Amino acid sequence: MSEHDTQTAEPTPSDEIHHLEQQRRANRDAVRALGVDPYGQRTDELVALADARARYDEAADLANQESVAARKQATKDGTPDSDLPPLVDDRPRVRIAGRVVLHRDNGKLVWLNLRDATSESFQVAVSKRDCDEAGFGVAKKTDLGDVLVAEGPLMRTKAGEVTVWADAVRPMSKCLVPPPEKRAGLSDIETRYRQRYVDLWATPDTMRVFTLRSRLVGAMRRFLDSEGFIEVETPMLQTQAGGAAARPFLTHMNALDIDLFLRIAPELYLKRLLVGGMRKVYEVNRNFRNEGLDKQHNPEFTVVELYEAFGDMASVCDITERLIRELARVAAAERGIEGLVLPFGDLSIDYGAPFERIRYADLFERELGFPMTDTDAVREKAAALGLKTSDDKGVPLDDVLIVNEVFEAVAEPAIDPAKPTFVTHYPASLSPLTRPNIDDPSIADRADLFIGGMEVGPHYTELNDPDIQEAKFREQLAGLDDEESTFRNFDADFVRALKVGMPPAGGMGLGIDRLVMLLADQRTIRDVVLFPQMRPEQA
RNA sequence: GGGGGCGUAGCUCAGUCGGUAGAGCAGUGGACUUUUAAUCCAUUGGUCGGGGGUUCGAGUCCCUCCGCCCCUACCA
Repeated sequence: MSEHDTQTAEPTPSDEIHHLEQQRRANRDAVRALGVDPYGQRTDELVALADARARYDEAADLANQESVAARKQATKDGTPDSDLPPLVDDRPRVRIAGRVVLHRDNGKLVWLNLRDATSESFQVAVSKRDCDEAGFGVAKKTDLGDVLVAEGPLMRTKAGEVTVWADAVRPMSKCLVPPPEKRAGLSDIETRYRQRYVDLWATPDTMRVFTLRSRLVGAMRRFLDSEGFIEVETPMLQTQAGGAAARPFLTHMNALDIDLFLRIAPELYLKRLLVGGMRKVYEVNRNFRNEGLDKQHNPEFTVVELYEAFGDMASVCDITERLIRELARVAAAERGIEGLVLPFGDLSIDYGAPFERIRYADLFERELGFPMTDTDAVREKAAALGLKTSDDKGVPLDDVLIVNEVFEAVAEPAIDPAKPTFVTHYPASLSPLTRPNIDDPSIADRADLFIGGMEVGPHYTELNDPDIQEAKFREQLAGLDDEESTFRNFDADFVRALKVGMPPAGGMGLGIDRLVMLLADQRTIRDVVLFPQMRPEQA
């Protein structure tokens, strides 16, 4: 074992190791035999592969080629070495790092292709003549998937490919696990989710999606900050799971010996901050809901929730529209798309045009052909569609709940998925915690944004009368079944906060995972969550 | 919860009517100093997801369990 080695491996029983891993261990030993530690050290001044390609200098490359040719010709003509014309080499040099994705060994010349997060493939040539001896040996013994650093001048090959003509190659890390097939890549969905560390390097699209996700979240923060919002962090561990109607996860805190819930929404804490005097606040963080998983639901999901004191539903709709347009701009730039029409599956969604706004009642009547106030027609339609008209215990649903069943079955799917659309003016009884419209108390000042057939997030004018809030809380609690009442109780402190006085406000929440799905053109939430929830593997 | 599909070499996949388990890539040995999925010669590699059954014989048929995917239902 090499004296350079700083990490000494525990011996592993070789009969338990797959023969392909054993072979890779043997190649690692061969590198050690060269006196090189296969697990390298800190390396400064690395250039990203995309930047390395941009640094190529055609004129310098040509000048170098001419001077090499001239010296070769002079040697052939018998010119003594001391009288040869000077070697001209102003080619830019780079030091690069990446995973080996292709390896072509031509004997005394080895071709490698490296990949990093900025480029799928960048070619490196390792020649016995021009590279140092250890580096050449490393290149010969490299396996696909190893992490290498290479250094040398940028040149263009006969075939026209910009290449680093290495004079040094150093191993940085060994890939002992055989990588996916070099061309087809990793296609097994389960492996992609379970071993995201492989998927990320082996599937360039995966790296692109998560890079884009990061850019979008960053752009969102910059946008909101520039609008005068401040970012806050409120409890994820809550003694009561409020702010939404969803089944929470339960945990226990030993120090205080109390049960705690993982939050289902930050809403009630953010509103407390408005009471405290923060005017514009937002939080980007995880919510947890103990419910089913499907293409649009992961048990933990990221939401931006935002409150604007002295605003209302319409003012936060306006913020959302400008925010999403800005994010579409970032996504378009990142994906190399001109304009603000972004593909999502078969759809082309136009983020540049003003978002549609339609009242709930108008959308209902437009799609059903009769007004939602025509309860006989509504019940008839619900029956015809085979919709639920009573609850689990057989108690008939209120008219408005049946209206909503019909609405969700017929009107909601009729929203043009290619046009971001706010549905506004919901029936008040559907949104008990929303402030009623000032002109018509049967209507709640709530707007839901739909894009690409998905519900992206609600917008509200917030209730700020503590007595009404308390009455609605109590009304809601009275209607709970046994299971729900175990995790939902009266939030007296929130009512106390409202008694201190919360300014009128608009609030909204956007599902960031769904937004990233739309802007990164991914059909399932699992493809925009790095480590989606999976059943544990058995040992 | 209900229905459907899938699971074969490290990876990507074939496998006919139930009759000795296959290919490409990767790997290994060899040749090669401008390759591009390099090429050429030789070659290793399998508990066919696990268990049980039917059969002279099971990757293939049946039962069961595990995992994943899709549809559907539930879900602020």
